[in-house]
Amino acid sequence: MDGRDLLPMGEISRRSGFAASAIRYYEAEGLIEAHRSGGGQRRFERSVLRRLAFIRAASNVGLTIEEIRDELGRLPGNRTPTKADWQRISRHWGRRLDEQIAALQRLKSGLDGCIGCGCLSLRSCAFSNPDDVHGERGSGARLLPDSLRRPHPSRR
Amino acid sequence: MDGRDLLPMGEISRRSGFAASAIRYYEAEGLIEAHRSGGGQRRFERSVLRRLAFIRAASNVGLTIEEIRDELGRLPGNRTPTKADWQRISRHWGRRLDEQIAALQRLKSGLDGCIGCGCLSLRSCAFSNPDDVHGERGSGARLLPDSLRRPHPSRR
DNA sequence: CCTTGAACTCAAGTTCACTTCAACTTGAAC
DNA sequence: GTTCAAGTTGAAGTGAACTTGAGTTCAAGG
Repeated sequence: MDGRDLLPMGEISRRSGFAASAIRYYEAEGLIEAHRSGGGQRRFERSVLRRLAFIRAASNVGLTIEEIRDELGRLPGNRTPTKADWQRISRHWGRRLDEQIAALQRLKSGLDGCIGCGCLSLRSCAFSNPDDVHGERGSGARLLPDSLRRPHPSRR
Repeated sequence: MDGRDLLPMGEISRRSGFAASAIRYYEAEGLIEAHRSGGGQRRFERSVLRRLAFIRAASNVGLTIEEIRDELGRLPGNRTPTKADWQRISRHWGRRLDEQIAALQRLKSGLDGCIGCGCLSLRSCAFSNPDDVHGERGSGARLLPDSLRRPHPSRR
């Protein structure tokens, strides 16, 4: 576990599918670590590839960099997730996805109910009601969770 | 339809749930219009409340400002959407939501299949595979559509 | 008239997750 | 020893959708 063959930037980038700049960014943010060659170039352990896979997966599920850092932080050292780690995390993500799906379905069923009504009433229409739906006040089921409100450009 | 009682900024803001700054922004972006008082303050027609409801709904569905402007642009003048308009638009949004839901479900079923495997293989794991899933190349069903990749802070 | 809160404008700032740029250095191959 | 792709840094830029701030003016009540 400290075996030879450390990978250079280009290799990691190619294999992980992340741009080199993104990888440097993740290092700066403390999500991954790198050794350095004599001349200061990064040399990555193989396990970094798994961490990057993890990062991509988490990011697809909608976690922020900060949340990913937390999640990774709970894995001691820079160890590769064990089966148990992965199960815990999977459940976490699964719940997250369930919420997102449910939110979209609420929105959709509201839409179906609305089709043709032409209402868009500020008081009763689920779509246009700014805060909450159907009288559930406070932190009740919101139409869309904050985690699903808007995308951003990103790569490709 | 040009009747008296125009509403001032605060009223519109309170009733629509949008911050005044957001409303000014929408006006600047051409999504809504405003008359001016003698002293240069905005006076909104009541129909603007409907437009704003529309904007919130569209934005919840994930449309960008530009898309919303297009959609609104198809309604002649500043008229309130008719039943037919609303049906057309609803169908458009419905498809959009279906896509988003399907994408999340693909992600989730990939996750379920993965639970406990501990793999996160760069080659085969649906979660960490950077580009496409299950060999569908090109523009086939992506794990997540671009429209669902990331939220942004926004209000509240 | 005076006060007060609501509104105004315009420029600049915010957030997130990166990318791009300019100017330079490394290191593997020939 | 030369070459040149690959790597380095730090700073600045990107894009969407707003928000914030500074400094000023409006409008309604007393």
